[in-house]
Amino acid sequence: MAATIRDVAKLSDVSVATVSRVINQISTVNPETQKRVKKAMEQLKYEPNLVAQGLASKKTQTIALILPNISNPFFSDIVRAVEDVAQSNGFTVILCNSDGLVSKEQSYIEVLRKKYIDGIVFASNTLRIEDIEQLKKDNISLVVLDYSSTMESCSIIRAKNREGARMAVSHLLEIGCKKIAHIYGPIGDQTAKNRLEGYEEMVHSFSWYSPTLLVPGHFTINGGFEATKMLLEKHPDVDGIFAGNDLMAVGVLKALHQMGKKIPEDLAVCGFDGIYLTEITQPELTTIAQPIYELGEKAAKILINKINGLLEEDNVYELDVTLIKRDSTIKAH
Amino acid sequence: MAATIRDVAKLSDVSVATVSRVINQISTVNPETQKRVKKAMEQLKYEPNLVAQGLASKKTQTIALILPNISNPFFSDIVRAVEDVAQSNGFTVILCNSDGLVSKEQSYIEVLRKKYIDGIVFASNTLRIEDIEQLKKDNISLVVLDYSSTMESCSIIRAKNREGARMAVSHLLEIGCKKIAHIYGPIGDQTAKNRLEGYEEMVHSFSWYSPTLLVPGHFTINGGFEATKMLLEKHPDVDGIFAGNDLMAVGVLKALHQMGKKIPEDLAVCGFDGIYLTEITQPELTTIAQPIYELGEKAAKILINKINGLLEEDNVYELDVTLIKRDSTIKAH
DNA sequence: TTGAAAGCGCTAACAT
DNA sequence: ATGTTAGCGCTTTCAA
Repeated sequence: MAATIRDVAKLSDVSVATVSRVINQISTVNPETQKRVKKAMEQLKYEPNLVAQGLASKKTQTIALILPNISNPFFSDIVRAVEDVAQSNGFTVILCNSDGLVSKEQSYIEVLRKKYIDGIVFASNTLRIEDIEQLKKDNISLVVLDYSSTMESCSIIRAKNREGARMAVSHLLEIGCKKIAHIYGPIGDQTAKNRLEGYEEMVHSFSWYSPTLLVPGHFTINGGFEATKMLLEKHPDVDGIFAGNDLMAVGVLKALHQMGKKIPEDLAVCGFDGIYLTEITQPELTTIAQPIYELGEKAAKILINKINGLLEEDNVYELDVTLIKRDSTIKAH
Repeated sequence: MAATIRDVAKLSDVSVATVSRVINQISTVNPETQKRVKKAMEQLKYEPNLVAQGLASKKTQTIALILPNISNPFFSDIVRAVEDVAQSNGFTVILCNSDGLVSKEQSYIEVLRKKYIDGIVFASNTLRIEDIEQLKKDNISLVVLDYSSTMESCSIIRAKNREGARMAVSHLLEIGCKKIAHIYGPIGDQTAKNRLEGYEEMVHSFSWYSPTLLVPGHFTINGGFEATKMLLEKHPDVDGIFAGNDLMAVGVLKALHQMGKKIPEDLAVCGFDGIYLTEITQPELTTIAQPIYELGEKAAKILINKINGLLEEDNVYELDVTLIKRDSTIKAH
């Protein structure tokens, strides 16, 4: 069987306590002794048992990432970032798909707690105050991603959604759109709400504005597709659509194709997120790009700092978004 | 602090062994006693500590999924499937991006072993025999996904790649293509190789066939893009392209658009995988669809069965693929 | 600087 | 059917 700390202790003729000290790089060990112990560890091919370490120390070098659905390309980039940061800091990440269901989240949090997980990156918008309190009590660190409530007592990372929405609309206006509609995400989703608000702020004073220019699209391709059909029936003269996310913008494109509309001549389209899908549509999609990888990266880094006790106050970080102009709003040539 | 097994034992006036028995549903417990224990557990809000269980039993109810890159939509569907199955069987999944690097895989496997992980779904094609042996020795179950070597002593799940390739070519021939090229994936990748072989089997006897109709595309969008440019320079009369995966097929489409080719009139395109991207391109992509979710599902189920000791011989499972005809090969109307 | 020893919370012989 | 007890492999006071 694999060597244990005791074997190492015996071979190097010190106590297990000392071996433990060199494992954990506690500085009070005599260099000579340390050398001996290290040699013994090599000889025995000793590797510390992380489960035992976890039980004794209540730290497992494991974090969890809870998100609605990994199949959404936005989230798979987030996962990649979180995993990269975790990996390079010696952490391992457990993935949890919540489907946006509180019940699923609940049961995940429960088992994560039982597993002595060190922290959670929460990228779903159904987090409840009770959960936060409970996690705090269990000494599980928490960082929330892409969430907009003014929640105290935990760090939040998100992009500038409202500002991004304004940028989108202002771009559409610049290129000459005379009547701009918005397809918005799920009500109850703060991110969707903020983007909608940004849109409204930009357009409410125009004479052409009407609340019926707002259509729900559920943040899905199909939602965007249906919304577009509905919208153009009511407002055949719309010449610009700002979709609350890229997935819906793809749906918009599909619907417009089917209706024989020319993009951007008849109608210009702008999405939000900056997922790579926007580069494979025809025409390519103009979008407000979030720094997706950086969002995940920052979340993971802050979480790990918290776990490691490097003081990090609870803060709200809002990352900048950028307008990426593509053929769905202006012909390059 | 949270209640321990000892607290429960005390409150219900039994030994910890008995409490352990009811936790683990060992049948030899008197119903009366059981009731008492359960009541005590509720009263104390007792929850078994999974880390302690893990240390004592060497089972952690955790599996790992090693894949090249979660950002690839094929893999995010796989992840979703594996996670679903794991979740509903009380397992938790650790995600590992290997980027196809043996070194990364190596270091992952090492920490997974130290964490007493129960099993691994391996969806990367760099697995080495030594690793398999080592894992077996550590009593870590293994299931390999989408891998084609005739590796003994572990279960393999994959789709019928060669057959799928033949279906693709045969479809292109049926619709009247007179000269069909193939863009293939990374050499060294067995999956890519099998698809290439399927193509060759179908075309080698045609008079128009030439090995220069084979172009590498690295399984990436950009690779497919570049390959197409190169291909059409050499063979301007190609009228059908079978891309080894959908990502490359997307690249093909982009290149053809840029060159002003009409699809499918001038050139028909067929991909492989059946990821949802194929539905958002213009035109939508004909593809050989793998049952992606089922692949992941099956892998996870088999792995968990192995872990739970339900005998499951090491087998190779080849799932069927299906041709999905779309506008990139035939106009619907 | 090092060691002894008491846990961490659970499982699993073995005994009764 | 239930209890006793020795671990699982490590961390961490406390003492020396």
